[in-house]
Amino acid sequence: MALQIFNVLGREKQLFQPIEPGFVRMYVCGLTVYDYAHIGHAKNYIAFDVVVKYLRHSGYNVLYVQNITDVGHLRDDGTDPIIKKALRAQSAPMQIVEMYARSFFEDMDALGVIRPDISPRASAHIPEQIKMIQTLIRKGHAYEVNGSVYFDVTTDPDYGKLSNRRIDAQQAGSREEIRGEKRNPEDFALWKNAEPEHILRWDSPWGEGFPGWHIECSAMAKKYLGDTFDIHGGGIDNMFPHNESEIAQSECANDADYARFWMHVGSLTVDGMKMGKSLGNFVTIKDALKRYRPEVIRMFVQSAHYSSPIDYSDDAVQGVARGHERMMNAVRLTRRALATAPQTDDGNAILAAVEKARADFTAAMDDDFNTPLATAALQELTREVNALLNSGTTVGASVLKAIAETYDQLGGAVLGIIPATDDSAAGNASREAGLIELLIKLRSEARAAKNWKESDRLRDELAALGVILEDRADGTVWKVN
RNA sequence: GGCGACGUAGCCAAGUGGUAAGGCAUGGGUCUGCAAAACCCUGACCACCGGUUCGAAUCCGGUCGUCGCCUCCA
Repeated sequence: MALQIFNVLGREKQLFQPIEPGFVRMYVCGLTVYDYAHIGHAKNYIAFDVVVKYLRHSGYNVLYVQNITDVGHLRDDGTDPIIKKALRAQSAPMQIVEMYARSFFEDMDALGVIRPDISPRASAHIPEQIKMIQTLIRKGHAYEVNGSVYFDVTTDPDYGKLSNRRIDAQQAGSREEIRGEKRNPEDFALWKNAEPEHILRWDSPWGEGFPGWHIECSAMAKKYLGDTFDIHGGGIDNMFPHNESEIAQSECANDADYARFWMHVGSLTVDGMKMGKSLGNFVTIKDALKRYRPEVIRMFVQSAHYSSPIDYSDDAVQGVARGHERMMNAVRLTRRALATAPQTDDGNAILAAVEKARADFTAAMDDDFNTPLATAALQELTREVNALLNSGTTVGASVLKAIAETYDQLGGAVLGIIPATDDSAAGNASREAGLIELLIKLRSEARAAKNWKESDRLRDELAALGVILEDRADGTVWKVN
């Protein structure tokens, strides 16, 4: 079975085939860097991280571009949040941009989100944007008024094809207060004349100003991916007006299709409500990472399909954490057993389950990146693996290797929910591990002498330090929590 | 008002025509010095009404409810 992707453009699942065989060009709208990234951003970028990783796992070469918006993304009151923050902090706008851009990458690194191949900044691509705007003016799709340039939506009969929002002819040119200096209320800015207090400004053929938010993505996507590319992603809240306007600008300027597949990620709410500073339910990625390990956060946001909304709550994440722990126990058992396993294929009956898990996983991911179903395949495998490795029977190295590789490749490299190494993995020669092993040995001696008081004390005190012991038939194992 | 999404067991959630995956929680069991872990068993006829069909959670119409966007937002 081949990869199917739900294309928002057309609202149907379509067979995915890149323009150039084997090579995927992909653009995802990046963050506007004026504050710390929150778990809603985490959901979005983890989703595309998995898309990129699965495409690569499937053999595609992927060129992944994700921009950084550092200018032009105005709020509804017309202010630029970056400038606002800079004035408050008495620093330069680009200091603010740098600080939060770095923070964003730190967060993504911590979450195991692979960095894009190119992270272009809007402010570094002003010439490209100006050029594109000039093309739009020349072709009659844009007009200049008082140093600002607007896109005339009535010149693009396709405007609205992504969001299904068609321009209402009745509305066009109606009320002066909505329209302002624009020809139509729906027209959007390509370039804005800078008021004196607007400190982020550049020279342009229309005077000093700054670019509109939408043109940035169009210009950067064109520069790095060409006029037409394979996948464009973003949060569903960007569908209108941002993505719709990108399409209009690019297709009118380039006389070519823009992105062939559009993917939108569902929003994340916190305790049933939209995240907001004023609501006091704003959860940054840094906050979440203090509470949960990154793999758990990843598994949580992948517990629903990427296009669905999801609600973040401690109860929900905790439930996922328990399931994750069960899977990790199986992974640890496998890795530990592998270190001392005989070179046989004992226990190879489980290979059928391994193969089934791999097939189910692939089928699920091929069906529009169905991560909940793909995860279920690994969980079913986990049940089999736990049953086998707790049964006391000998399992050969080749069998254990097949299991370990399945976890590493599918759960690790693709979903990012299984770390490549674990503190308690066999072969860890660190001093801390050695000390823990020593204490376990002392406790084992106490247990052999049926000195339960002493053995329980050692276990309890280790637990207080975050080291959890489990007594198994073949010895005591440990893990950190 | 316009555009769109959703409503599946206590909770999360997959499933778009053929008698409901998976996870968490609950209860019972096995194992264990105890604990922990693990495994086994344990649960829903899919918001409601009507229609299409041999057959629908799945298609169509309607009702109720929740949410997103339309204005900055991933």
